[in-house]
Amino acid sequence: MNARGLRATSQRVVLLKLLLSVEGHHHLTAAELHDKALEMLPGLNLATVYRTLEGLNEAGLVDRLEAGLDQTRYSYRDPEHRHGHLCCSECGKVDEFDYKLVAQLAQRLLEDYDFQLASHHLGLSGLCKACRKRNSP
Amino acid sequence: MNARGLRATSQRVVLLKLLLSVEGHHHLTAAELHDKALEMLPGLNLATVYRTLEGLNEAGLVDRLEAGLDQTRYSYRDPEHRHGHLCCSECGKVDEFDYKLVAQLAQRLLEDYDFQLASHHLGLSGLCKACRKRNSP
DNA sequence: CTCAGTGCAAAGTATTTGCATGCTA
DNA sequence: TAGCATGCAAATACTTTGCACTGAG
Repeated sequence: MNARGLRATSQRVVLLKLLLSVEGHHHLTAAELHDKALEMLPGLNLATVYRTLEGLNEAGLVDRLEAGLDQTRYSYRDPEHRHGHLCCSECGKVDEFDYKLVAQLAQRLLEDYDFQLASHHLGLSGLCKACRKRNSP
Repeated sequence: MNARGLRATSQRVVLLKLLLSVEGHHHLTAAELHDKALEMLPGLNLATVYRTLEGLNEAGLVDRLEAGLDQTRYSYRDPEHRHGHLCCSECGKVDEFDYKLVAQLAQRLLEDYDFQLASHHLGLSGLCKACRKRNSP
């Protein structure tokens, strides 16, 4: 599969298709992916979803994002569209932000602290616009 | 307790003391805290540790840090010494970095994305100096 | 005396693993 | 056909919760 030594099983194909599909299908949890995939692949096991995502992640096709608070999310990794993640700790929404900011931060941390930021799957948690407004009336 | 409406139970006092104690006692997991506290408070229950830490966190005395990979860590919150956290995804070590960088990033995200970064307990994961060297010989 | 706080045990939740079977290459 | 991948079920790890009892204020 994609010359990465992965077999093109229907499970793998469906999951990758889901992650590739536009609009709102980015940054999904394993459970969400499992739910959606069940429609096209009845009987698909959640354990398989986890294993498949892990494989795709290792193959560099998928990013794994620790969105805080037991919120591990997965998204297709598009080299053309790198970005940081803004994870709302209240509503769970995941927004994206300019990768330049990530790159800048990564460079500073490397220079000043010898720390190599895991710049793919960088997730920052906080409050999104909507939740911020709701909290401060 | 500290005029925050918390009762000064021995459990609470011991845990806070541990978090306050210098050198290497920062950024501990619930289990680590439980282990250490057991020496001074035999019979202390892990569930109590979790409940206590949650209370102290809500009271603003303790920071909860999602250090990635099932690594929730806690530290005393010193307003005089704010800092960001660099969490090594390989060895689990947690280092600190200048809060200015956090503040700058937080401001940019607020201005550009209306996103309010949870700047206390900001944890970034990546590779620490040692693990980075070990990985690229 | 009262109720927040605790210990204990049991339930959750998210994820991983062992094993026999199935399907891709 | 070989062995990677899957389904199933059970195990893990961490954290939370219900309940009766205890102790701080």
